[in-house]
Amino acid sequence: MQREYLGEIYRLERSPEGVTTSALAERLEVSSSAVARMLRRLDQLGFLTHVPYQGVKLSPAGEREALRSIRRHRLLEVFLVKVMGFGWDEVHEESHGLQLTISDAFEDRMDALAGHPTQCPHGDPIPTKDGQMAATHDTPLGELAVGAGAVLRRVKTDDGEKLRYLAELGLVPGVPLRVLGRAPFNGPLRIHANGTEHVIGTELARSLRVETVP
Amino acid sequence: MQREYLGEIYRLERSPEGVTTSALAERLEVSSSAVARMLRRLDQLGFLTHVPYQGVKLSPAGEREALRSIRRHRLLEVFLVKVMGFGWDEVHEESHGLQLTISDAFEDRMDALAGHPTQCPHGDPIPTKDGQMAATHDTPLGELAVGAGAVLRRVKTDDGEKLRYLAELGLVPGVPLRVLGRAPFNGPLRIHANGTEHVIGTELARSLRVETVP
DNA sequence: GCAGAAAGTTGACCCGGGTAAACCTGTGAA
DNA sequence: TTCACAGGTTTACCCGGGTCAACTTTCTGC
Repeated sequence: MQREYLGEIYRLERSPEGVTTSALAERLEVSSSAVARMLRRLDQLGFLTHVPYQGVKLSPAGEREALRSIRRHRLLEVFLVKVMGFGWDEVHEESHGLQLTISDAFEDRMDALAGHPTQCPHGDPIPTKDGQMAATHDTPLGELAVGAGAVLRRVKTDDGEKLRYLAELGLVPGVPLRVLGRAPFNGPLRIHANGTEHVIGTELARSLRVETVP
Repeated sequence: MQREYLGEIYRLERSPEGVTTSALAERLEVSSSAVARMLRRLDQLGFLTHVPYQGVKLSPAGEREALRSIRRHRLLEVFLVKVMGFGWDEVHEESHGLQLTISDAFEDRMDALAGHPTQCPHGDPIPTKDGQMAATHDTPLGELAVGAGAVLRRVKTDDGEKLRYLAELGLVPGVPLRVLGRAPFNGPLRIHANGTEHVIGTELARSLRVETVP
């Protein structure tokens, strides 16, 4: 339970959103009062420092637990997709509960059955067992110059609708694409991928991160 | 949570042990005070009738929920053995936690991936989705006449030691065997199975149930 | 038939949910 | 510069389900 909070705090610390009570509450699908109280406990336990109304900072112990939680969560997602046959739009929710009850042995079996994956279905890196997480070198799709080629690396959303739509278009991590054009005033992007042209609205574009190819 | 209690009550109702607070506490790995309180709640909710210090009787609603719990539990055990590669001695514990958090969709996937099994790894029948459980027609190994042939049907123990030992001997559900002899005064049995002779002590024999072959 | 043991129940407390209400704090207007 | 207020944050109190300790009831062996 606590570990799941720590994992989410870790992710928010590295996101533009920042670690706020309400962001945590939303991600964990829990009331913000539950979050506030848990923050106090995690502080007392030495996993983080929490200054009420100000902010949160993970301690080294907190980061260690966070990475364990993230590994578990992402392994579960890969396992659910590759072994159990779930869609990548369903796994976030499904992992949420399972994360709480699987044993370390179960985690290891999942890892093996999924072929020791290094990335989750959405392209995020999976921390190693000893807590090392590969750095990511991708940029938002929106920053790509017109004409530039790139490879889709990560899809940063938990929204099932968006994920189903992207899967339909074949826009999944690893797919090469090229920017054909961009409408003015932050308008939609036209991109080429999988042999077709697609129009991507700004909202959708924000959740796509790419790595440029030389 | 409640459903898990109901499942265990159902099983105890059909076992010589009977439904006692302490038996439930042991099976569910929970204190007996937790059981006592839960029995009161389940009574209030109409899943059973509980007369303090006397006993427990499941209501029809209680049985329905119990069968759902048992199906889930046994499907999990098969899934863990056949798909995840766990030993049959490990799955009871592993299922215990997982049972609480898997979704109905997960249950259906397990069912499919395990090939729609009708029995758990220990030979117990798996209730169907609409709550029908096949009857069992097996008898204790100890009641078999010397010289009689039979097929091992169920292994009724959760003890990992015993299960590992039995697996070593190849004594798993479905294996044919023959009683070669029995030492007097409830002494150990000599049986023939898998091309070898084995000596089975009374304690072990008590957890083996067989179906005689004509 | 009764004393002591064993089994069952209740009570006080902890953890982690929820809602409602009180509490900061940063901002825009006077 | 100050003040009011809106929104995010925290507290207060309830619930379910866990523990341990104390108490009651039932069983058992003499």
